[in-house]
Amino acid sequence: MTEFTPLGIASAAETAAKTSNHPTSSGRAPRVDGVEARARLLHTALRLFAEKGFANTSTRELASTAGVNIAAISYYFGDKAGLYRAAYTEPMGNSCGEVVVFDPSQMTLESVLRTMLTQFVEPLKQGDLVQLCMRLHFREMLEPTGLWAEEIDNGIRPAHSALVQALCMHLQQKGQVVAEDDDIHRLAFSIVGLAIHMFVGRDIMQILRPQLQIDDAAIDTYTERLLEYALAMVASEITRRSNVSSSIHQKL
Amino acid sequence: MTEFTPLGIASAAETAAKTSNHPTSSGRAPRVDGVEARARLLHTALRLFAEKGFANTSTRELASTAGVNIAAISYYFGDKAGLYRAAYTEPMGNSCGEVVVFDPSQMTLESVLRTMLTQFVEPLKQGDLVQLCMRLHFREMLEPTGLWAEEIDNGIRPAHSALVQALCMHLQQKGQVVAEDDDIHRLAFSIVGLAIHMFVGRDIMQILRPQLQIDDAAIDTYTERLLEYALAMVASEITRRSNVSSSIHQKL
DNA sequence: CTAAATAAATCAAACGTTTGATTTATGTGG
DNA sequence: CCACATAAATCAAACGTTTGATTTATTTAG
Repeated sequence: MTEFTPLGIASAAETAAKTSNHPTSSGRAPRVDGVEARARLLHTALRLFAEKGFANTSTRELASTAGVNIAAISYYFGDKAGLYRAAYTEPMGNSCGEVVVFDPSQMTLESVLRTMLTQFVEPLKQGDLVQLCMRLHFREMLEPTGLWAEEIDNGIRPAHSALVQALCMHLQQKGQVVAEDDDIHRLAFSIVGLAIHMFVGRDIMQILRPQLQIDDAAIDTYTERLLEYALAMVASEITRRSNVSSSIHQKL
Repeated sequence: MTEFTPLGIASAAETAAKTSNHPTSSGRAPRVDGVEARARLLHTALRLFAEKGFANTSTRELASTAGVNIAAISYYFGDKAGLYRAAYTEPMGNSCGEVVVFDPSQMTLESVLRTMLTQFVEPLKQGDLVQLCMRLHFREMLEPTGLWAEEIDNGIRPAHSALVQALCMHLQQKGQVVAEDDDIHRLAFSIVGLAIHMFVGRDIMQILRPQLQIDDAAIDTYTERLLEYALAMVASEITRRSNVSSSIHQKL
């Protein structure tokens, strides 16, 4: 952490290699108490890193909270940054970020949007674990360490492209499919922004109107409203485009 | 930082007192190079804290980057937390968070929403300084230190209430003003969420569609679209309410 | 001349990491 | 089936560094 590299993940490759190699390097199978300790450490890391950030979480606190020795960190994950990377990347913690890409041509716009919004909001209804995972990902947005960049390419970009494609398909005028442009991208970003704000503005809602996210039913209702908002936004964009196009025709 | 208090701002009151008292405590006027050093330190703190967070920014780096001695921090601000508090709170840095509360009864819904969205998005068009300020505020959302709680009460709550009030006023059916309910609050949150997402999703947009925020004109166009989206959402909510109410009448 | 301001030196505490020794579980040859 | 050998895992202690804060001495402006 001497330079501006926010975390010591500049050496991500070798850290990852170290992580995978140190245990189970030889012919013998890993011990059962070992994988348990590793899992405990990983879960604790997810929680503490999400709650207090990377720099504010000490390795000693991580180890003591997890109930393992400090040396277990370097033993299983190379170093603190490796543990962070694991907590961020590994399947258990990664299940929330996965976005199922669907086929827009086979669905109505409403079902596309409903699918997208529902699976986006789903983590809010699950336990603390997935929520901590979301929190950790939000931290990455403020202090990118490279993991965040990967996620954009692997998860966000395809999802955004799918939404843009679906919007293009349903925004066609007079049977003519429209090509993607800035307005469609703005629309896609804004629709996703509706769902994003349920995470970002969560604490504020908790203070100003706590019942809006009090339980699963409330979140379902919220999702329904978001769907209506999204459809209204799309409809608004359709009329705007027809107005613009007609005004152009008028000019000619 | 022994307990869970994320920052050492539990003693905020005495720190603030110390901050204001240490210089200019005696009869003599403060020296000109002193206030310059103080301002440099404050500006540097805003930048570094916003870019790298509180824990990741050391007092030595702050002092050396600002071109002052380390002791200047305790001299002018008591301690590191006091400097953070000053960078977050002081007028120069605070100008961005201020939300002008308007009178909804005198304006159309469109002008209310335009005013709100425009002044919300305004910081995006200003220089780095205001943007760093926004970044610092977003950090507070993830790691509340008390300053954030203050801002909710003093800035966000009244703005949200004003928007809710304006929506109630314009959602009236058959001349009857509606009282605020969950749906109106959801609508208010979602409209604000449109603008919020321009900050939160900024980095992603920069990668997936950079031209959307390339310059002031692009941001103005984006704001116009957001306004149309917001109006469409309001219209959608109006029709939804009329449908619900008519279906109730149908039932009776 | 005096007080404000700077500079350098110093402090204890906390940090991440490494070490070497020890304990425990596992696979295997007898 | 059992003891032995060995890898896997645990552990306390100490490392060197960096942290925030303080002290002391010097310089500078009013």
